[in-house]
Amino acid sequence: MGTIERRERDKRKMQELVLKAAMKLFLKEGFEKVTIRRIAEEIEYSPATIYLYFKDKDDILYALHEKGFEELYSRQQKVLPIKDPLIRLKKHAQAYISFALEMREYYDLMFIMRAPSKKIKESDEWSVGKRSYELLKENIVQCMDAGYLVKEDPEVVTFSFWAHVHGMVSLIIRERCVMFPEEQLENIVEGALDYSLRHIAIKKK
Amino acid sequence: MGTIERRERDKRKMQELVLKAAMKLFLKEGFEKVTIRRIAEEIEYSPATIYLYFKDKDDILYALHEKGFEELYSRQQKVLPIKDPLIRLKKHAQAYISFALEMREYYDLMFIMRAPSKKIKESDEWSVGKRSYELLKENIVQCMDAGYLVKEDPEVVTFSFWAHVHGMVSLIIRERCVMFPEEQLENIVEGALDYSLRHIAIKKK
Amino acid sequence: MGTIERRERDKRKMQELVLKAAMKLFLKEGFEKVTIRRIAEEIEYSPATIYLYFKDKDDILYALHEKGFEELYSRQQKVLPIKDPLIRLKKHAQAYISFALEMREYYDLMFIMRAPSKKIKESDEWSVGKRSYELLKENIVQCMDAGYLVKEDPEVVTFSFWAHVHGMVSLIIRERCVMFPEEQLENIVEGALDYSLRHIAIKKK
Amino acid sequence: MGTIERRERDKRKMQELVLKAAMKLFLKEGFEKVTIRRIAEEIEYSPATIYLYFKDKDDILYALHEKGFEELYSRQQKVLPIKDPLIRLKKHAQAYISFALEMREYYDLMFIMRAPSKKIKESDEWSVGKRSYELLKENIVQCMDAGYLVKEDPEVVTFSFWAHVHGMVSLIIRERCVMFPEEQLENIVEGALDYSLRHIAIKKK
DNA sequence: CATGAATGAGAGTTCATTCAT
DNA sequence: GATGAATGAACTCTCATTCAT
Repeated sequence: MGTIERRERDKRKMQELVLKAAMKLFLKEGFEKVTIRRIAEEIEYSPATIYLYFKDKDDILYALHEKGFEELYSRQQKVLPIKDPLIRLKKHAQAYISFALEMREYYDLMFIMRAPSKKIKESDEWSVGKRSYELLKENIVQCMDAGYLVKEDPEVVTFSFWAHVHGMVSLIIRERCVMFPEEQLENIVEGALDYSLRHIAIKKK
Repeated sequence: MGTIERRERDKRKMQELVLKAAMKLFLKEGFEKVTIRRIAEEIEYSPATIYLYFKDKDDILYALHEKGFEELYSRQQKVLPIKDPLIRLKKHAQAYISFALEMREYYDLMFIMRAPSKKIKESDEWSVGKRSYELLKENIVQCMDAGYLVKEDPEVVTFSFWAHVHGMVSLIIRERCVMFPEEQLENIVEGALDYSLRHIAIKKK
Repeated sequence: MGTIERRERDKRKMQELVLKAAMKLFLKEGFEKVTIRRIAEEIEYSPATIYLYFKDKDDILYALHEKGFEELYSRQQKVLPIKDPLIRLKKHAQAYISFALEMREYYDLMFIMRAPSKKIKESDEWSVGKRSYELLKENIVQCMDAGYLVKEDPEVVTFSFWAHVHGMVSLIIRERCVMFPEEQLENIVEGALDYSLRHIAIKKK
Repeated sequence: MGTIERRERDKRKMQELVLKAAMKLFLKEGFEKVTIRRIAEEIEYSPATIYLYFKDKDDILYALHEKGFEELYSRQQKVLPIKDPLIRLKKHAQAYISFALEMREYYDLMFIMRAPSKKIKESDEWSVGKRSYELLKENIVQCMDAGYLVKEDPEVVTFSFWAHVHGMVSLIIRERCVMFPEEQLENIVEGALDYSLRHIAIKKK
């Protein structure tokens, strides 16, 4: 019988609904305004109902967090087929930036927000985050191996590179770039990324 | 009569007192622990008294925010005397980083926190922030003029540079660097800054 | 047709199942942990199902209460064959004490708990409790008749005797004997019972 | 100035008010119904107000508990002047019984209720309870010394005696004496106490 | 017969804020 | 000018119970 499957699907749908509502509130009003009650209101259910689908508030945050890393990782994967490691590195960065700017609430939760969930903190959050970090590091090492980048401590270079893109997107997400007109922002980011890569990369003759 | 002036002075003193207490709590216990009651306790007045000097909690956060930028600006000033613009740029970055890591909660409020205060958002916050930004831009332009940096759109380069350091400190402040051991963090940041400057700067013969 | 009877039997079986589960929780985790949900989990049915066999939680408590008196009564029965009424009285008391200390939560529900159930209060609860009380009274009267106890108002003596044992076990159950080390408690109770009987009983020459 | 004193008095009055309301609810509806909200309603204040006078719910329970022991102890004191230890013992018991039956809610909280307060449990509750227990033990030892009671382990005798009176009053308080008409209860208790003392005491010629 | 889904009511607690004094 | 006293609104979470399926 398909009843069990249907139920499973319904359950997932409801969880999805809750997560979407939570994200909406996140985006619209900031973390502190994401309360069980408000989520409930948003989806027009009672607060108690939410506890049928999530153990507690932490569980919701954790689920969102995981979804975010899943999405990021899947976007990173799409870049892997590119052969040339330098081009790949650039696409890699662009994929990261698009993810951050398209799914701001997720990026916020994953990399900016003060960890609001015990579960996130306890679960070595990096079983899931490190995967993404390692992918970047590999890319950078390959660039070094291919002679595109000077060989230096890969940990330092990876961190530096990551910090650079993170810095850009997080300033935008948290609205600290009011000195630039909104519509130019993407260009500036693109320009900054270019600039950075151009100088880091070894000029081959 | 000097009574009005005295009153003015007294008022300022009290405001200062409140802000100092708020700052202390901010730095010591983090944003969430800054409550009106706690501030009141700290200065040994009643909560109600605080409302004689500040309209509401938002008002206090706004003032703190301004003080933060004051502090940052003053630290930037100390670097200005350095003649060589490239060395100055490095010191400039280091000053920024020290500020961020020494006064994390402040930095957080200024550059990371989702504006907890309507007033910050409304007031074009950058009358105060832009000053600091301009100082950095000037430094960079001077580096270009002196032939240390390739001449490119200074806006882009400044943003890029700023984003790089901001990225590093904000990842640290918001604890996203669990993959590095705590005690190595400062070295890695220093290394990354070095790395970045080394490659951006033109190698003079 | 026997269908009706079969249904009747099935119903009883299910009720029994619920009560057993409730009792288990009662004994293992105490009154507060007995929730409809937990009972349902225990018997691997849904909470809603329980309402097919019991009107409400009160109904369950009432039934448990009755079962408790059943158990006590059956333990009392086992003492009846003893011929000598004084020895029987002592065994009677010991049976009561064992019941109370072995099935503390039951005893609690029956004799200590502020009736958590309207039904217990409403139903003249003593149709079931009185049976046990009468058994004790009879035993005491027989002691008087046999010259073991001074003839006095049997109601008073019975109450006094009952109160004495009840006092001891209820102080223990509700943890008011912290001044005695746990492991000595049983000895002290035994001693107190002895002491009491020794003095109440007439010394025959 | 008397302002400080007045404030002190007002504060005490309010605490008293809260405690009285809590007791009223206790008596009327049982422990589970004593909630901060209900207390607030009872005294026509907001729930938050209560937290101005008591740290938390535990604090209220603890205060009540202490008051109860204070009262009991003070009643015990009044009996001390009686010279003859046996007469004193009887009066002692009567004082205990009166306290229990006149201030049932207090007695309940002190000796029957399942300790609902961490503070009570943690604070070795017996710094305050033991005082009363010791007074009884002394009385009993004096009876032994005076030849009124057989010399036996005073701990056992004291416990036995205490349990006896506790048993009687707790059966009454928790309404397990429905077999006796209300108005006879006091007589029966008196009778049982008499009976018990008469047999325990050594008949002097 | 059985239940998944849902909920209203209520628990303790905290906070920014107000206002009469 | 300062404050003690008070509160409304919110928070997370749990429970007994109902009802359409």
